[in-house]
Amino acid sequence: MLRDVAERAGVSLSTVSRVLTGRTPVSKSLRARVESAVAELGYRPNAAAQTLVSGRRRTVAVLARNTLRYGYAATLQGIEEAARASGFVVTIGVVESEDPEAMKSAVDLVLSQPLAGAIVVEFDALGVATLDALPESLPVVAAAGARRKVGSRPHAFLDDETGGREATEYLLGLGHRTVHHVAIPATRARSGRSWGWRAAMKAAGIEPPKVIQASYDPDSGYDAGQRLARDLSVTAVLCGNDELAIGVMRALAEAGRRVPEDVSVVGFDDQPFARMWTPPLTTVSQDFVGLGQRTFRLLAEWTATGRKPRSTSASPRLVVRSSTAAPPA
Amino acid sequence: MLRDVAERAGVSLSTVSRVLTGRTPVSKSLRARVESAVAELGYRPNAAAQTLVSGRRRTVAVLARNTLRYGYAATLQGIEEAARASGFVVTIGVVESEDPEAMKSAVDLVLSQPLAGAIVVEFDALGVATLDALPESLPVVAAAGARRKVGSRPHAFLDDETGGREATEYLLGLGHRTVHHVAIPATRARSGRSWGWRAAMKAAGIEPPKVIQASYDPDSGYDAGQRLARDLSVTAVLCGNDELAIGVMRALAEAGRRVPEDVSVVGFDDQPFARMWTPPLTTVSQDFVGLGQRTFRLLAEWTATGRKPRSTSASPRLVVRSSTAAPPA
DNA sequence: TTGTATGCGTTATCAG
DNA sequence: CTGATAACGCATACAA
Repeated sequence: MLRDVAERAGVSLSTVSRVLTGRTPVSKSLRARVESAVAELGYRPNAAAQTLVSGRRRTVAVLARNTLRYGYAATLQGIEEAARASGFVVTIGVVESEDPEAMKSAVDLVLSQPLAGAIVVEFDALGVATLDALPESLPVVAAAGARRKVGSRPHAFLDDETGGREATEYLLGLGHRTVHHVAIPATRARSGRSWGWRAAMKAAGIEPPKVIQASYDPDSGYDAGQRLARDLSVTAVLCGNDELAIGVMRALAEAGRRVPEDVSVVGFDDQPFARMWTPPLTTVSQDFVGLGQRTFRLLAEWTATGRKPRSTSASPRLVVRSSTAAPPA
Repeated sequence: MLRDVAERAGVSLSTVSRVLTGRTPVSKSLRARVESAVAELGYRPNAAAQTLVSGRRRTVAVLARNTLRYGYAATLQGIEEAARASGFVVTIGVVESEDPEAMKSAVDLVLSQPLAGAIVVEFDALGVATLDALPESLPVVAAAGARRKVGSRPHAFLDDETGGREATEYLLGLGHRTVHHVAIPATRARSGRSWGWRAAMKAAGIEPPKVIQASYDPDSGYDAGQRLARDLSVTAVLCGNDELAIGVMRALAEAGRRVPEDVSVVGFDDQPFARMWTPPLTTVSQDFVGLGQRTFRLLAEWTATGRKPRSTSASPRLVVRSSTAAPPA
């Protein structure tokens, strides 16, 4: 293919390669001839050949448990934006199962390509396991929800422990005697939003009530909401994400408990629809797109300099809307 | 790398290649030796080299305007699932701008890899343009919202024109004199959900009121809802998607118009949260994940048989919940 | 059944 | 500055 261009331009094959790569100087006249030949033929370099000979890799893999849920999808978008801006292509590999065999085959599939590096979306326990399944030889960074120990792989994170703490403190500051918590599955013990909630409760000298474990989906929040509705001592609920919060609110509404008059509800993530909810949802806003961009930059820095970059952090922000109020008298 | 395995197993390079590809018979004993050598060395074939020499491609590109919004993200998930099951990797290329230069560079970036084919998510006008920007030499299929003319590229579609028609007929059947429509940007003139709404209105002998053009987001639905709330003759609204519907409902609620007592609202897509809305949203359910799977299979069939497959269709389904009722007396 | 040799499309090294 | 030419890692046609 390169040869066709060379023939058409009447130059050698290496001259064409030079004007294309642009590293070595080429005379103006030859450059022009080559460029027009390229345009006329609609020539596109064969990336497989380029990678094979130069070792240059322009693909990064994103390993995630999911690509549809808001946090995951938004992070992926951020990664893709940043990658595209730097001339990188992103491939996705969904890891669905904790089963070592299944995980290995999913990981092997994306690793079978020539990769510049990989990004793991570590929003859940499966992400942690995925990270451990990746070879040390590959540059790997993680987009994480919570702070990690040092010494491991570089990661960009959202400090959702702080988010959980601030939301709880806000609720307590409103006068609630206690705050109940409906939790998404934990990424890791002793970290994350649930841990922040617990820390705030302890700091206020309140024994945290039993956590209601849920999944990520509205239905699961609905179930939790039904249990919560039966207990009239519940006046404030912190939910692990916005989907859970809307399920909780629906169950509360059906049980005749008003939000926020009887019960205050706080979500997590600030999905686009949260502000449109009835009532508009108080929630902890997290910049997932920004997280994705930061994560990619971490990887880009690593591959460019050859040195492991330092992890970066960003803080979520409590957005107060109308689903929270002082407890009933 | 293959050579290392060959040395370790004490066989020739081609024998290793043969047991790995599995097409040519190899004696049991040698096969065993090679396999253990592969395992010990943790050998992974270099996909760039494989592709270069064999022309075999295991990557499909997904070109889409967006990867975050529900319909797009769910379609992408379906594609990825199906691709992974078939041993294909998917790379994503977001096409953000209609500007020919920008589009070309986005397309060129993903096309610079060795691709088995490409899938265009044609849910908007940008998708149509992207489809046109792709070379004829590459197998390309589309995941589309609406029926397309024959003769073009194969596509899997969701018949949202029928969905729009049925939703409108349902509203009319409830006794509403007319149905207003808040539209998402059109993919193409004379097709899609908006066109279905128009067709149902005409069929019922009703002059369709002026369409309220919106974008995809709740905010835009909110603006539309404010306009609609001022017009007391409005009793039924069909929205181009669920986000728009929730914006419309919020504006209606703030204006003191009750749903469904005063105004009926119908959404489109049936996002996970639609059933949890206050009131639960009547909407047209679309199987985006299934669409993605079907689209990938179209492409897989094409690359396997070498023959262009025939387009496939699926029908959306109206899900009646509590945001619709007969008009006020 | 196994080994040897060739070439896939590029980049990079080496002379000119 | 420009042109031959040697890899890159692998699959396969051909020879043994």
